[in-house]
Amino acid sequence: MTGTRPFKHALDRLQQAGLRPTRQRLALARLLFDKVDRHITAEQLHAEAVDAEVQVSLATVYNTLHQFTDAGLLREVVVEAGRSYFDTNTSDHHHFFFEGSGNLQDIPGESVTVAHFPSAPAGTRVARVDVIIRLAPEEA
Amino acid sequence: MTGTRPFKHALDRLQQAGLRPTRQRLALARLLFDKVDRHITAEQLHAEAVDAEVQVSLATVYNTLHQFTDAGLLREVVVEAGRSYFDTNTSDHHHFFFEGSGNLQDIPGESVTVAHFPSAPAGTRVARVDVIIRLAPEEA
DNA sequence: AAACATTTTAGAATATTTCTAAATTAATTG
DNA sequence: CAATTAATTTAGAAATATTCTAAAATGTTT
Repeated sequence: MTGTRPFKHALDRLQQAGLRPTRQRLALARLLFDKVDRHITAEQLHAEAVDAEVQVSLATVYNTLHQFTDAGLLREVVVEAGRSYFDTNTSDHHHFFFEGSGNLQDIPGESVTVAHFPSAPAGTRVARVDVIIRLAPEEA
Repeated sequence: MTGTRPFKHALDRLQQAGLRPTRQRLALARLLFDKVDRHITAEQLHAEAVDAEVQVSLATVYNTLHQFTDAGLLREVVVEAGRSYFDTNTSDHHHFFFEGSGNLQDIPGESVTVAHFPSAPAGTRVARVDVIIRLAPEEA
């Protein structure tokens, strides 16, 4: 069975974000962060929670994902119309997107160089630079 | 008033794509291509058509946008969850995305260099490289 | 013009996300 | 530790964007 140790980790994250450690948030934080980096949708996370017998509504999953994103614990990745992925890797990096399967894969920030793009228009600042390398199945 | 000349242009595009020049497709092609490059949603294009007294349903606008995209006349740009933009500029280029207003602006392909990214995983080929520079309003 | 294939259409269906107001839970206070 | 207050969770409704369906209309070919 799953030990209790990982609670510490999840709890730290919540405190770092200034979010009350409620039962739902703790459980979701554990599902999200006690594993290797991942890209997950709200529906998927909700299914995982139900699977782990964590009682949480889909609305709370959405709320929590957005709170975590605002707090910088997650990053929202948009690659397909009508579906948001939440990335537990918040470091500077980019993505491969497999158009066939809809899967995402991280590319470390150092592996891609985006050089000399125009400076941000007046009144704006660059919030982020997203590089998405879209992959299609190889032709025969 | 609008002349009849532009029909030629739109018609050429349809033929080039192997699409029957129906009334709706012609009208939409004119709205899309007889102007400077643009980024438009299905709803927006439908509104423009209604405005121009072109009788066309929203379903047809969606069908047509996808047919044009498949034919390479348009390019779909996904930057926000739950909303697709269609870009009449199909040449190699990238985008500024203004998070405040939701506006898109082209960046010529030559203005950005994406250097030495990992090669495509086995069995895949790079369909496209999207660079999205997300802009936030400047802080005070 | 008749026959056939393609396209268009309205409206229903689906999918994802957000909203709402009531119920619950966590934190604070006495 | 009970009472009070504030934050959170919830189910379900609502909103939003898109796709589907099957019938009607249109375009093409013969």
